[in-house]
Amino acid sequence: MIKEEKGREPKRRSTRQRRVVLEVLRSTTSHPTADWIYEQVRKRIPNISLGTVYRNLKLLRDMGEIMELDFGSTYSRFDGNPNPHYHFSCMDCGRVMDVDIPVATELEEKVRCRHGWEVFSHRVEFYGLCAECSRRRLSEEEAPPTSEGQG
Amino acid sequence: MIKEEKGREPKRRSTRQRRVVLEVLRSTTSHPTADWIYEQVRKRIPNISLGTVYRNLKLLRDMGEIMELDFGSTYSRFDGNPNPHYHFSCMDCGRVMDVDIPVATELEEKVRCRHGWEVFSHRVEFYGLCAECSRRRLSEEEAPPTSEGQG
DNA sequence: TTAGGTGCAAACGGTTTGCCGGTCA
DNA sequence: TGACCGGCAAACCGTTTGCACCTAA
Repeated sequence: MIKEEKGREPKRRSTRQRRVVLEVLRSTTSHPTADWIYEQVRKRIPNISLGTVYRNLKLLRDMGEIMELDFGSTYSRFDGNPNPHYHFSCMDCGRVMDVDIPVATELEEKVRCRHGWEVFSHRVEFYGLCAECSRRRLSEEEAPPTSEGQG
Repeated sequence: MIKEEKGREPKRRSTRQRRVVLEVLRSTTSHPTADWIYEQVRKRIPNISLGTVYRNLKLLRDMGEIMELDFGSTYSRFDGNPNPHYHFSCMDCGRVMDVDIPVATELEEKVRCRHGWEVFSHRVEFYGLCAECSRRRLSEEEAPPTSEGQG
């Protein structure tokens, strides 16, 4: 879900911990886990805690400095349709819907040509606003829901 | 990772629990969580346990009857490159690598036209074998690693 | 008859969070 | 000085698993 930015973000300080987390992540082309990053950072800041690494990773992600590769939530969703198709995830209401456009198998061929990897399948997720949420946003712009935090 | 199918799968029984889990999932176009499925199934089998729902979901997924929408593992990976790009995940060694093909923004336009949703971004993951693992597989075919379970 | 499945509850494990003392601006 | 941040450890919570009993084939 999109987080409503009512109370604007606090000013971010530059701390050693945050800097090193970012440097570690920028210095590799692998896509490491939080735990691996923690181990690397510890070589330079031995007493850093795992919680701090997590906090800074989330922060850096929110600041647009890095990308998190997950599925947006901690739990799985299941789909009764086992045939290849794409999904759309509404960033407001969180619903996941099937996308009715043809599967772009030519992308797999492109990857094969470019990198020489065997590609068996691919997956695509789109992110945005569904019709209902898009409409609701517009109507809320005309008549703001509350006056809090609008100063 | 691909699971090596050494000891072949056991014969699957048809149980009421498994049947109802599948029916519930087939009867909706939403993409429910295990917990939601559990609640629905409980309306028909009140004393079914959550563990059984999970076991059957994994089983049905392995049987190709349903799809699981997760990121393949329980933990996040992080990417020091915040610019839009695709990823390739090797099903053997588990490494995640950047894909160097152009981002297909025209897909977002297709979704917009087809469904009328606002699309802000999309994500693509490819699955297959990287060059090293692909090569290793071939050499193992010529000279099988062990003789266990080959009968 | 028996391999496979279920219910139950405890364990697992990646991630988050509350508390309090430390630090950057 | 005070908002922000870090270390620590406990809590969280979706998921997995061990065990004893049950059941489809």
